[in-house]
Amino acid sequence: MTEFDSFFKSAFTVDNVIFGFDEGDLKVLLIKRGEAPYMGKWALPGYFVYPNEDLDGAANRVLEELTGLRKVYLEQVKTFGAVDRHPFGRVITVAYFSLVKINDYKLQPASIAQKAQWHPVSKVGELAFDHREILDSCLERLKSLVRLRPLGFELLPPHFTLTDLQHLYEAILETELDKRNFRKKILSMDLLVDLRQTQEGVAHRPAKLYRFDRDKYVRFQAEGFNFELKEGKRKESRRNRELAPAL
Amino acid sequence: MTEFDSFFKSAFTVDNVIFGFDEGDLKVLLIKRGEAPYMGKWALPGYFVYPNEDLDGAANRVLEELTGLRKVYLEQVKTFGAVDRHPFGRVITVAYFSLVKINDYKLQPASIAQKAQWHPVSKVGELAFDHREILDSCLERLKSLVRLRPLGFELLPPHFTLTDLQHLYEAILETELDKRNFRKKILSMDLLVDLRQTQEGVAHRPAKLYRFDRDKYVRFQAEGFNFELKEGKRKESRRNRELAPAL
DNA sequence: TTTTGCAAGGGTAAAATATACACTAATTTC
DNA sequence: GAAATTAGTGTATATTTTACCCTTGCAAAA
Repeated sequence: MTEFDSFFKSAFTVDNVIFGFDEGDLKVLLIKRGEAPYMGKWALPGYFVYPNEDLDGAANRVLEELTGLRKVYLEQVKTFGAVDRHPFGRVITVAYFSLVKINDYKLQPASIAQKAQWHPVSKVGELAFDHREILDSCLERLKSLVRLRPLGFELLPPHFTLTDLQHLYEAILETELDKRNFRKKILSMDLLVDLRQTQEGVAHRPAKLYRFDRDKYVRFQAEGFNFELKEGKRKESRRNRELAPAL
Repeated sequence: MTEFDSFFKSAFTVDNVIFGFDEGDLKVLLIKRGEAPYMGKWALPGYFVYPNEDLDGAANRVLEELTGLRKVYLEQVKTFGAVDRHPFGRVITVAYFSLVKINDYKLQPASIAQKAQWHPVSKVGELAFDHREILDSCLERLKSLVRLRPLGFELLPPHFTLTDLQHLYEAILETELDKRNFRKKILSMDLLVDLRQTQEGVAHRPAKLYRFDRDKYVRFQAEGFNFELKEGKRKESRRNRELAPAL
């Protein structure tokens, strides 16, 4: 037994706040606990991290076992380690959130998925453990990230209308946006591709469909979040500001 | 032995990136390792988390043992858990950064402090373990936070000049700022108190001294980052934007 | 076939903010 | 008192954000 081995060790887990967007609501996938502690309460999906697995790997595994989805957007948010957060012993948990296209979500083996259910974020009440606090941290992080990077697209199906996109942003930011300004802003970012198709089967004027252009986004990032220089007309954009508005 | 006890457990630690500002440079406090692994290499200060201690507590303890400082700004950044990040076994570490007023830093018991040294961030090379990666994450986080909240003041002595403050922002953001625009912006935020004193003993026109007004900042936050409504003239400020510039 | 309901789609003017830019003022030192 | 050095300041322009409503296209109902 070396000195190293003598240090206190703890169980550690990941918890994954899985966000989806459906029916105009931001939703989160919760699991009803079938065992103590907190039996019968809703909880975030999570599990122990295996010895041969890194943290992102564990979070991805949790996600995949539950939803069958791989390669979705995943972001580490914060680690929770209050001494008494788990009644059975010391457990440190690393909180992640993921963004999934809710239509891609297929119920996995009934045994697992039976107890899983999407909940509108605005209607989630108390959760098991400190999961409510974890959810709140992830929501806050999502809110701030969505203003910095075009994450919204991760939550929408491959084809969507501008109104869909606006509703998504409104749901995440918990605010109302002006339709004309929203469209102007989004289209000016030149991240959308007009699919030259329209909605079908709606009882009103059908909307145009767009898709997100991931390649353009990559360029967008590489240029330090500047707009592209189009036709040499637009000068360097304010995106690279001397000082950000809030300093 | 319960099922709970049978799960894999790991050692876990905190590492603390302690930032200071001195001589126009952003600095970080590093420790020269006196033991294997990575003996003789520079490393971030860190230690195991005790069983009765939460994560913030551990980070604060590490900071206090090294610098004697309490109640400094501390922010959890990210958790690192690559399977092989520690050659002796599985160790998960939670990375924090702290902002200290470098003049307050007093060498603690020589036994500890002997090996500690401030390094300009721009001159830090390879570090032990994955500490270089941790440092980079913390730097990046600091850069983005400093644009959202007035953190800079945590790094300056209680009284400072506008030029000091500008140099600090330039060091953190790794950019040059326009003097007039910087002053306009900072003063318009109404977070500084003019101390009606000037520098002494400088071989040029002495600068006015200011201090940060923490109370005003609290109000500033509470109002959702709006400017105060002064004399009813200024309307709601753009700080609450419909959509942030980068979306 | 006409009417009605409904969401889509689009532009402009005003306000706020950010940027670029250069000289005078105050102090110490020589 | 001249030189050196940093502090301190204002304005004009460019860009961005905001507020604000009517016409269009489709389907369903009349």
